Amino acid sequence: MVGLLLPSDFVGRPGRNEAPYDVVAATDVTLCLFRKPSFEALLRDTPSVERRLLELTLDELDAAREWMIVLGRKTARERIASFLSILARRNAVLNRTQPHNGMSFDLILTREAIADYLGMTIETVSRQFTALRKDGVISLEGTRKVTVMDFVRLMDEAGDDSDGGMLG
Amino acid sequence: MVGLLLPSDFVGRPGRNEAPYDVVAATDVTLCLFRKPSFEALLRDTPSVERRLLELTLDELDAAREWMIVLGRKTARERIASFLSILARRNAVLNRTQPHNGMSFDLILTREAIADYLGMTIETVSRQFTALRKDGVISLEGTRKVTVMDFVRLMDEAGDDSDGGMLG
DNA sequence: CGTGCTGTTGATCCCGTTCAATGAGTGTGG
DNA sequence: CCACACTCATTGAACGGGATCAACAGCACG
Repeated sequence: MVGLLLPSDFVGRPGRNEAPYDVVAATDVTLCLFRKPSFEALLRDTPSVERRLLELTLDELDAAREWMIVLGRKTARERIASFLSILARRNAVLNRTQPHNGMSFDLILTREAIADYLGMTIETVSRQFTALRKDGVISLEGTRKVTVMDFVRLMDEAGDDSDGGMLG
Repeated sequence: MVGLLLPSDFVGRPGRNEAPYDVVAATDVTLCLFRKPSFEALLRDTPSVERRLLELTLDELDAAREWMIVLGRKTARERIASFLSILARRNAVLNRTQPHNGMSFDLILTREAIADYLGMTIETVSRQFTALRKDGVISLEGTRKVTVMDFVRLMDEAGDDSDGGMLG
């Protein structure tokens, strides 16, 4: 598992007929479908659209590189915290609000999918959720609904070093 | 560290003035420099160039996703083997040959940079090099020159599962 | 020489995996 | 309605791979 698509994301690859990955729906979805030939014609005829697509792709590349840091450097707890704070921020954007204490959202993914995405096992995922709950950072209703009790703390736990670690 | 640029790679981001990462030269380099305004004008006026840049970016995105699998799922030995086989293949391309037993190339990076790139410590990097040498997969001259003794074996050690692991 | 930097090797520790049991929720058939 | 099976999640115990701490080797430099 190499990515998580959320509402408004684009999927597909103009100029190539095979994709290196499958795309699997985790929930019911509504897709806006463009037929390949006409979409590619649109790109050819409308440079501004092509430029926008290049922008989006570059943003995705930035996001992918962010994620490399998560996968390469972070502990289990930091990964879960990173994952949750991404969902929280994304969710806030969709609701046109700011992330705030007490906000809650659904998890969409099973523990197995989360584990796969974060590069760890379902047991560790489960343990870290429990640990964050016990520490009062989040609370859990059932197995899929998360409430953020302390957003600042959650960001903190995600451990996005502001300094590169190179200085004394 | 989120990427490794090799000869012929493109660096920079049209349409944005700040880059989220620094680019550091590990060796002497020759750069082909485009001034931003004129390059962006070129993109505007020459859709085929813009299309090509989109292609390159999409390829980079694929590569970044490949790398997520390395960082999320592979053991120390597999990471080193993956790293070496990428360098070996890339090197073969530059020399217009196929990867073959006995081929050798320079490592460019210090142990520290390798460790950072692969998401592990310099000690583990060092141990895995030693282990691969003792197992006859590679041989080492000094600290920077690698000879591939058994390329098939090296690919094997990289552990790129051909099946997704989902079937019985 | 000594000093600094890079890399190797050894010993120990700890986080996350692995293996295993149990719980909780859901759908199926008697 | 309950027993059963099945899936998903939690929890516990033990193990092991890689990190951490530490000593040392090779090499370039003043």
